[in-house]
Amino acid sequence: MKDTAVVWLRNDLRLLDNPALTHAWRDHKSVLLLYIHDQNIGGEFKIGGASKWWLHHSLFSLSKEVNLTIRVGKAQDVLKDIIKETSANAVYWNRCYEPYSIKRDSEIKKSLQESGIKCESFNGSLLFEPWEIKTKVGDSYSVYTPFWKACLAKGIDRKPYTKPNLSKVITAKSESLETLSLLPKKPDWAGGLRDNWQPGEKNALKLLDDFIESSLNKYSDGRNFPSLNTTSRLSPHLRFGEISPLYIWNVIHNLYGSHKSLHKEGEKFLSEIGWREFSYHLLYHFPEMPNKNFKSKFDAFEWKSDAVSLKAWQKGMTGYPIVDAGMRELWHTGYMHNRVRMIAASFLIKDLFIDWREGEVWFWDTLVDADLANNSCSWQWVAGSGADAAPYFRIFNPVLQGEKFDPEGLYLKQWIPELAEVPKQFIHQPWKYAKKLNYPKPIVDHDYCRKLALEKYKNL
DNA sequence: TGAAATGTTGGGGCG
DNA sequence: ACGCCCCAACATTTC
Repeated sequence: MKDTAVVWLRNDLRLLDNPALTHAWRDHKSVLLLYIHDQNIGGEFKIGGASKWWLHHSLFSLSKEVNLTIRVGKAQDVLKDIIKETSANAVYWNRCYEPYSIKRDSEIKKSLQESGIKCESFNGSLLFEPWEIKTKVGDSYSVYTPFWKACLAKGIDRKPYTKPNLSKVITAKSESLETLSLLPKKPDWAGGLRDNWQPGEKNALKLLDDFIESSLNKYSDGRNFPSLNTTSRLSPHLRFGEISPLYIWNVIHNLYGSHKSLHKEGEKFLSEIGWREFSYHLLYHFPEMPNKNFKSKFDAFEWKSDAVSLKAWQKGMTGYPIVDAGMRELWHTGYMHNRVRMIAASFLIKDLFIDWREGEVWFWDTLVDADLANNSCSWQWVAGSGADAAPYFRIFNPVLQGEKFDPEGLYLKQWIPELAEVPKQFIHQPWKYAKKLNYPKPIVDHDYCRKLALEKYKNL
């Protein structure tokens, strides 16, 4: 008798520590790995341009390792077709947590089970399920520190799954990757992405090793300096599930035995994974996070509709070097250093008074690591409207932040060639430099905007 | 995971 | 030697 499980791959494009794949492989005679490209899923947050580029290469990379079946269409319909074609009797997947994914998956699970197909879902993307972590009185957390403490106290019992033997893998008729049209053509703007990234599971694992080898011991301080390559840059790999948080957790913990001195730095690094967990926790318990202020009193805030300033921000032409360098890094590479993300986001919200959702949408389209939970929670954090958010009076001064975290202007000069000749003392405020530059004057006055922002926020 | 405004302290110049 | 003032450096408060 046939005994085939379909493993429906989504944000888990890997073979190592893939719970759905491992369980399907243990429980069934043959396994089909399916990727479904549904152009209509996501509502107002359909996969963005930079992420599409990554997805293409991630799928390509995976297809070199294992026979992948690729289909286009609505997941419900595609699964029905595949089950019919292969006589599969089971469907396995790792859970997604976006509200629209949860809705889709629970409908599919119900309908599959009604038609007698075994259907099982697993946790492949998080260390802790959002519903598992609760306060003493049974609520979800809305403050990071107690949340992460509760996670650490709960602990993790599972070890990563090894990569299964792939001899059981079967295929069905598959679309070619090209038919998904994920890569930009006319114009091909992905040159900067190609120069900076190597998607795929193997590269993710290597990146983690390299990070541990060269940067983990100076992570706590180094992570704040955008000109240093001290962050892991694993975010897009995590976004597509090319590496699992559980695997990272184990690798880091395994270091502690032989490298006691890395304990502090390792915990700091894992606490950043903790922020990712926290974002998923918040999104799960407040599914409107991407569109609505978590704190509803912010609904009264009067945002400016200012297409010119928005454009200047997007293109890195605000006249504030640290903001512009970040925005140009984003446009060119699909990524921005975390410190600079906070500065650039604060500038959009508290200097230009543009709705955080405008920034969210721009990041969504341009980031290779665009992740609904991280992106929406982080924007709300900066806006002050989120859970455990930055207080309204915490306003980043782009000059001071630049002087503090890029004192030599190395990061600036990497992205703003117009500032090449500007001496160090003026690099973060080039408008004070005597010579005329081919670089914009500040589009707003930060000191004035800061006072105005305090006024506006206070009146909420 | 902020920065400005305000307060405090103590060393040194100076009559 | 003393008191006074200035102000840099640091601490605390406020937004």
